[in-house]
Amino acid sequence: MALPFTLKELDPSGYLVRQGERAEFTCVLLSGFAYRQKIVGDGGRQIVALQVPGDAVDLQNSLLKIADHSVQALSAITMARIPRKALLEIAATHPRIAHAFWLDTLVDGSIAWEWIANIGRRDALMRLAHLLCEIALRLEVVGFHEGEAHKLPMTQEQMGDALGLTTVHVHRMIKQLERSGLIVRDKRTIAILDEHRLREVADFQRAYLHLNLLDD
Amino acid sequence: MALPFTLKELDPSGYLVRQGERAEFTCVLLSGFAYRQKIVGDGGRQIVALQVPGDAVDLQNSLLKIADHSVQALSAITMARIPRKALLEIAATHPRIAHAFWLDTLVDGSIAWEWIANIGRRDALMRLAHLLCEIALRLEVVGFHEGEAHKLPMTQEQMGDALGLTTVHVHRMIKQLERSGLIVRDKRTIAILDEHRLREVADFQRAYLHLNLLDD
DNA sequence: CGCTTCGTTGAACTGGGTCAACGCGTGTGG
DNA sequence: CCACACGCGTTGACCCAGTTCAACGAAGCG
Repeated sequence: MALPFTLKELDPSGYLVRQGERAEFTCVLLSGFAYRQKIVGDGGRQIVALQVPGDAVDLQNSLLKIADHSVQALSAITMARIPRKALLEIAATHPRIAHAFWLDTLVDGSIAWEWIANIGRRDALMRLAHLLCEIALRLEVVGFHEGEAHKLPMTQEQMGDALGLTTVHVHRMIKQLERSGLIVRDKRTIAILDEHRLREVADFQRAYLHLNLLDD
Repeated sequence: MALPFTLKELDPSGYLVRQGERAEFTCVLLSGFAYRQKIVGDGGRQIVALQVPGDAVDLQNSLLKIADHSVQALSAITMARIPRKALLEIAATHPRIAHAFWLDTLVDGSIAWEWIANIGRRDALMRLAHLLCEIALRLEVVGFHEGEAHKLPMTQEQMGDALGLTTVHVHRMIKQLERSGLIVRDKRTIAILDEHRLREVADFQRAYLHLNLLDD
């Protein structure tokens, strides 16, 4: 809290970081959701990470000179922007804070590795189930209580881009999960009915989220 | 160099870190190659990262209590094992070293995100070409000169597990690259003939490797 | 109240997987 | 020193999960 910051709001699909820009600020998400995406040569889009409230979304790019990907708002968001310099300064003078930044980055990496395994080696149904499990758990951790842990405003297209699938196929998998009684849908929100069975379908092991870091 | 360490050698497919174990040491690869892998529910394997000489292979797991994946030797390797405690100690007392560890972790994460995009949104030919480009460049950076930058002893099965493909299809793609004159093979090694065209095929942009960190 | 964005659905298609067999080199034990 | 086994590469035929294309529907918004 001692750091200087400015508050900023953003509409859905507004840019927190734009690919190719030099990031002068690190953003901390206060409310709302965001995603990181990469555009590949043929115009295809891949979402490589999701950010929930409390995440520091640009420890990454602010250290690495030029951003090699973009971060966009998924919903309307509010964020605190901290000058890159102040952040590096405090990391350099407060080892425990530096350690915390490092851990945060480490967990992001661990999640990315799980996503690689998810996309590379699981079929569409498992992938989708896995994503839903991850989202639900991460939202719970940051204080959404269980029942509403599914209000992440993602379109089927965005889910597809996160899972390496097409919209059409995401839709079919959603319906299949629904038919199996694992989820229910209401308009554009998904709620998990049977978290235990969903995790079995998804082959979901929560270890990779490293939620137990605090009790170290 | 002031840190205490013990040297250790390992044969191909020996474990540097075993999933589920508590890592008491961080390893620095001195020679040889290694890979990180995850096993998914149905027994499938996904290689989520490659490590080349000079890499600190377990900054990750040594901070995060229990390893959520394994690291295995790809070739015969030698490594220095540094006690976890000594490493954290030096990070806590030397901000510039802590900063370097953080950066190293950040780059690992950046590479993982590129892999997600590669597996999620590129077809088999591009994926393979991309992997070859990354390997060649990373090996060059750590001092293998260009001609021999391809002696990574990976089997086609391992490439498949890194790319989310099967052995059979990796083989077909290798042959296709060969027919196009982009690579040549001699027994079990691959050499890049036309790096420029290969990068075009691969949609390879080196930014994600963040090789320019040193000139900051 | 029309436009736009997203969801829904079916039919046809294909990239990559599966299966199964064979080939080649290397190491090993008799 | 040879026979055999084992690991890896190679190849073809067939198959299927997921894509593509195309059309329509439903909700939100200005």
